[in-house]
Amino acid sequence: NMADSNEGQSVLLSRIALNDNKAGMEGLDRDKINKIILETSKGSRFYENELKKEHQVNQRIEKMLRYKAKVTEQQIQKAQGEVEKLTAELERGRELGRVMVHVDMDAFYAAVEMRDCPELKEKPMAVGSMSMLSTSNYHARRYGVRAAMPGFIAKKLCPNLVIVPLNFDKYRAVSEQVREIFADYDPQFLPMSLDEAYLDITDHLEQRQHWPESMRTYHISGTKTEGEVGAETDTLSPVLFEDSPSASPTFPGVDGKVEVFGTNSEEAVREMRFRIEQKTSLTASAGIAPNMMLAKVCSDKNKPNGQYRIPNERQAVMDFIQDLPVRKVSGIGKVTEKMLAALDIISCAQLGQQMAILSLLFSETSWHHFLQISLGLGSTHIERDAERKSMSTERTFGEMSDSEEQYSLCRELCHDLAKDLQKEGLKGKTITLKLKNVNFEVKTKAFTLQCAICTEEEIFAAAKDLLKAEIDNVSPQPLRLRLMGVRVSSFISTDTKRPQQKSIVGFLKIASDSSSSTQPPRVLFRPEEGSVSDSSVSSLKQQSETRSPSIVGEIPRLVIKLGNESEAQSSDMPQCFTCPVCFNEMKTTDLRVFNQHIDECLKGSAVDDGSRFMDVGQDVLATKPVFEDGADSDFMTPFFKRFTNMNKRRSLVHDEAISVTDSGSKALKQTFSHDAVIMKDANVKISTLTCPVCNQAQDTDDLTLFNRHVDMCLNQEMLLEFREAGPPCGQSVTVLLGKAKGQCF
DNA sequence: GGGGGAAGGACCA
DNA sequence: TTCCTGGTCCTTCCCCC
Repeated sequence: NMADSNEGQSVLLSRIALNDNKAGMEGLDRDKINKIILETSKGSRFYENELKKEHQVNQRIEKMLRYKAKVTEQQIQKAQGEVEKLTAELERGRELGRVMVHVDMDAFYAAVEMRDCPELKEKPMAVGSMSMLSTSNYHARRYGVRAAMPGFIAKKLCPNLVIVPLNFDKYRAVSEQVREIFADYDPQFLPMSLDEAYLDITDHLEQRQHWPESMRTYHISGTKTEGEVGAETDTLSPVLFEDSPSASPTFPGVDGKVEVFGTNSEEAVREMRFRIEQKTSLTASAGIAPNMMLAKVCSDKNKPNGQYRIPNERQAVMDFIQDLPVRKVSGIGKVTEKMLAALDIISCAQLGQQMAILSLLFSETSWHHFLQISLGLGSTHIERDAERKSMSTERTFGEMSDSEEQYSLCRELCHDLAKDLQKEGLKGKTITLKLKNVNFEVKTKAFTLQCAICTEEEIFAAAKDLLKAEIDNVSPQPLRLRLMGVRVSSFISTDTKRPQQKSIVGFLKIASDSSSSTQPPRVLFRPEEGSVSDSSVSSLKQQSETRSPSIVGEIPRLVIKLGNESEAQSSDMPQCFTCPVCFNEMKTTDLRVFNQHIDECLKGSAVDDGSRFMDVGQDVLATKPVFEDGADSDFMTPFFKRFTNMNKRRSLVHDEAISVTDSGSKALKQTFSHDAVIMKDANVKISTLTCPVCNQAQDTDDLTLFNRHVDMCLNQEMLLEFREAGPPCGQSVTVLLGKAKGQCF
C-alpha cells in the first residue's frame, strides 16, 4: 500500500540513493537518477541487505528518541552545566597558532587516465570495474556516476560510459611526484592515501617571510601536452571540469613566462598547487585552516582546482562553522548524520545548541567529539609515525559453497598475509576470519594465541579452525560465501593503552638513570619499564612465564649499531649492523635475521661492552616479551625511529597497500583527534611537565604541546648530547583516563 | 570495577 | 551477470581477577 511504498522509498533513498555530498554533482536530475538506481538494485540480495541495515538504524533512532522523551528538565540542566564547563576548558586550550593544509588531488585516478589518453577527455569515463568504480570524470558525474558506485549501475545511468581498469603502479608514480613537492613545504607531511595529505606549513611560512623573490619564482613551462592543446596550464583543468568556477582565475597574468608567489599562506599553497600542475599536469585542491578538521572541510569547498582559507582567528572559525552541515565533517557518516537529523541537527551551529541533550544521548567519546566539532576545534599537530594496528587481506568472488575450495582459499589468503607481515617484520597474536555470505551478511570470528605469529602455517592453523566451526555450524547447509578475509592484529610491538607521548619521557628518564658517569658513551636501552602500570607489567610477566621454554630460548636480544654522527643524521636506513658479540658486520637490514645471528653468538659468549652500541638488557627481556620481535618493537617511538633513521617505514606503509577505491588507503589515523578532550577531562591527572632536554618546566598541561616542545629540543641539540652523557632527568607523566559513560543507541 | 578478548558496526579513502 | 579493500576506532557483552 501507499504507506509501505513510501517507507520503502525513504529507506532506499537514504542508503542506496545518490549521494551528492561531493563536488561536481550540481544541477542533476536527482529523481531520474534515483529511479534508475532503484530499478537496477531492487530485489537483489545486496538491496535486501541494505534494507535490513536501514531498518536497524531506524530502530536505533527510535530507541534514542524514546530515551530522549524521558529526559527530565533537571537532567538537562545538569548536563548543560557539564557541557559549559568542558566548553570553557576546550576554549582555553584552543590553538590558533598553526597553519594546517589539506591537499586533495581532483578526481585523481580519472585525471591520470585522461592525461595519458586524450581521447578520454571528451567522454564520460570512470576508473574501476563493472562491479565497482573508484572515481569518475566530470562528464560522467553529469549522469550521476560517482565513486563507490558499481559499474553496471553506472552503465545504466550512462550507457556510453567508458570504464578504464585501475592502474595502481601509475597512480603510485604520480603520487610520488606530488609528495616530493609536499615535502618542500612540510617534510613531515602526513599522506592519507595516494591523492591526499595533511601538511603543517607553519614552519615553512616563517622561513618564507625572509625568502627573496627569486626563491618564490616559478617558470611556466610547457608540459607534454604542448602542441596538442596549446596554452597548456590554462586549458588542462577546464578539460577535466568544464564550468568549474575556480579553474580559470588560478593563474592571473599568465601571459608572462614567470609567476612570482607571495609570502602568505594562500600564496604558498597556490604555489604548491601550481608546482603540482606543472609537474604532473594534474590539478589539486587545498584547504588552509588552523586545524586538520577544518582544513579537510576547506579543501572540499572550492573543489576542483581551488583553495579556501579560514584565517587563524576564533571568530572566522565560528563564522565558517555556523552553517556547515555536520555531514561535511570527516567522521560524521551516513548513520550519524541520520541520527542527528532525527534530533533536528543539520548544521554545526545546531550541533552546538543541542550539546546538553547530546551528552545524555551519546557516549562520552561521541559527545566530546561533537562538542569539538561545534567549536571548530581539531587536531593542530600532525601525528607522524603512527604504528600499524592490524594487517589483513580479503577477497570477493562468485558464490563458493564447496568446503574444500573454501579451505584452500583460506590457505591462499594466509599465504598472502604472511608475506605482507614478513615484509614489515610484524607478528601478531590475534587472528580474525571474516566471512560474507551470498546475502551480504558479514561475520567475523577471532582467536587470540599465546604468542605472536607471522608464518603462513601458523596463521592458517588458527584460521582454518575458525572456518571449520562456521562450516560445521551454519544453519542452512552449506556455507555459501561471497567473501573471505584474514586479519592479524595485537602486534607485539604495540601497547595501545599507553599514550605515545609518554614513551619519549619515559625513555629519556630511564636512559639517563642508567647512564653511569664512568661509562663511555654507551646507552643501556630500557624503555618504559618505569612508566608501565603494575597490572600491565604483571600481565606481561605472566605471559612470558607461560611461554614454552623453547620459545623463551628464542627471544632475540636486539642490538643496534649506533653509527657515527653523520650516519645517525642521514635519512637512509642502516645498510648493515655490527654484531656486538663477534663484531662481524652483517649485510642485512632485516632486524629479525640480525637478532637470530646475535642469539647464535650469545649462546657461547657474554655481551661485550662495545661502546658504540645500544643494547637491550636481559632484565628487560624478562619482563617484556614484547621485544621478541626487534624489528618493530615497543621502543619504535617517534623519537627512536628518528634516532635510528628508520622512519622511512611511514611512506612504505602508505605506498604498498592500496585498495580498489578512490584513494585506496591504509590510512593510519582518522583526521580528528581526541587529544584535547582527553587531556582536559576532569578525570585526568597530570603532574608538572618538565622538559627532559632543556630541563625547563613547561607552561602547559597538554601532552601534545609538551611533546612538540620535547621534539623541538631534541631536534636541536639532543642527538649529540644524548650519546655523550645521557639526557638530564625528566618528570614522568601519569595519565588516568576516565571511563566512558552514557547511553548509546 | 577494570582489563582484555570477541563480535559487530561506523567511518574513512 | 556484476555492489570493493584495507584500515581505524567505538560499543557491547562477557569472563576473569
